[in-house]
Amino acid sequence: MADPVPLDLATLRRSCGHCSLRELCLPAGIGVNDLARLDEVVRRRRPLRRDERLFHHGDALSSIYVARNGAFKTVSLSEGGDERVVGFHLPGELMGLDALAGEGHRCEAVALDPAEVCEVPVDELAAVAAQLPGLQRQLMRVIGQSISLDRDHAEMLSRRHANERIALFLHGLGERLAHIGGSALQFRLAMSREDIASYLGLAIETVSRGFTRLQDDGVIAVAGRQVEVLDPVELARLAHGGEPQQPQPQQRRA
Amino acid sequence: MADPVPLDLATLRRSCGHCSLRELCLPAGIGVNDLARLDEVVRRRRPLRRDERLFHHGDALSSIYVARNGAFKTVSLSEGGDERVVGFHLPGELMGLDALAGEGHRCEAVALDPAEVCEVPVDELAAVAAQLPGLQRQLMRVIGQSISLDRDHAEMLSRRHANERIALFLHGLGERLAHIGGSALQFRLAMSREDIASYLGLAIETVSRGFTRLQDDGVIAVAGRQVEVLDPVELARLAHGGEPQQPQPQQRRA
DNA sequence: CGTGACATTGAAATGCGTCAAGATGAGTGG
DNA sequence: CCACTCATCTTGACGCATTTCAATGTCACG
Repeated sequence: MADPVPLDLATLRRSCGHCSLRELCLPAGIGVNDLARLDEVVRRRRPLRRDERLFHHGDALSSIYVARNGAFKTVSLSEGGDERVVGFHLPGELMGLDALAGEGHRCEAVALDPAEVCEVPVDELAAVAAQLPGLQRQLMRVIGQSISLDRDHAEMLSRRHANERIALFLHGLGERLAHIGGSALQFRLAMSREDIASYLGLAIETVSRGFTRLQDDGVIAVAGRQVEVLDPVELARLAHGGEPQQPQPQQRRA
Repeated sequence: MADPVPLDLATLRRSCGHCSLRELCLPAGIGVNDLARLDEVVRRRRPLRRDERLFHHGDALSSIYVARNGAFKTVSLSEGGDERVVGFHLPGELMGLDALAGEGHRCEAVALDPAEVCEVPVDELAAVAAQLPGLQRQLMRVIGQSISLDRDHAEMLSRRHANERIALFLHGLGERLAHIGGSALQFRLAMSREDIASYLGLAIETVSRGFTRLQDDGVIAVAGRQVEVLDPVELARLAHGGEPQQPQPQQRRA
């Protein structure tokens, strides 16, 4: 495909039909003809820089957004002016759904890395979805997945012990990365310890100690934001409420 | 109820157009003609007894449900077999949306009181919504509201202090009751302390102490499940992270 | 080589969970 | 009407996990 016109090529490559996320995102299960209809509605926004905001608290709902590259966090602003992380969003995951209630956005979406998003105007999406049953169904599915992620978050937060929350966080993040074609066992955290602490409802020091503890127990190897899962089985066990394995202090001989 | 033609009258009274929730629920903003289309889809289930379940964990998605009378809780079952309350549902609020992701229901809905629900088969709802833009829009709104409630729950759980969570819980519950025409200042809790504790990620004793503390501080009067908010301003302050007012130990005679 | 943001580690204070006992209230049967 | 029981709720005392405060360490970048 040596296309002489670079713009066309770029547009083509960025269409839903050629997107690596097409099986996970809105296009999933839609025929090629209908795909063109969807493509007309989706706007590819220019890349965002780190810390750039996709929408702000109080903004009226105009579009929903799908992370395409990079990672995002959504934060809600409490009265004190401090931010509280309510979600992390990997490629293929939706942002902005809280505004569907009609009161405007209740949170802000912030790029954690250089990132790209697809912007989907809700009115146009609704109009197209009404005509394409496949799209309507898939829209409901991705909304349901977003709700599921919120539930996972709530489940994390209702765990009493800090170490369980942390294990669950790492475990869940690994699974989400695997789902989009990454490795569940080796990845880089896009978010700071502070973001993680806020997301988990813990003090930042507690998160740090939790990571250290997991490393000492031989479950993970962590260096800054780089994480490697050494014992996925044990991590899953901890994430689901199991007690730490005392008998196995790997490579820790007194 | 010595009604000569019970079925017809009952059916009429129970139609969406005559429901007291019509301005909050799916019918909101829909014309009378279109309303009939919606009515054909909605099934009114027989009343549920206390502790009766609306759907079970793992059930495939067939319908979503709207609380009509009474109150519900949704619980997720952890590995240990113990339940964790993930939400409370008042009249007009949706249940079952977590199954939209396509993996079946992740939780169970349980009636806290004698209750009634409307059952809406999702396939039929989708078909009708595709034809009625007003319904489609309103469907998105109520889904958005459901997501907002999940966010409120997560916000509660991420509060560090037990008293903040409790204050936020009572404050939010009052607002929701006011929204459906009840009193925000005087109400009866449909759920047990145990349910509240599970919902807030606290021990039951901590919830009890929190209630007592709020009563001692003159913010509420609580007797079993009956709650009266004496100082709504202070309750709101506490809910939003304010420190307890020391200088005002109301009616505290040694 | 500084400087500042971010992360880790230590020591101390405390708020919450746990265990245990007591109180309350609803339902039942004498 | 009272005595009994069971479920639910409240209260107290204690230990411990987590927060808080403070110091140190690490890395990127000017």
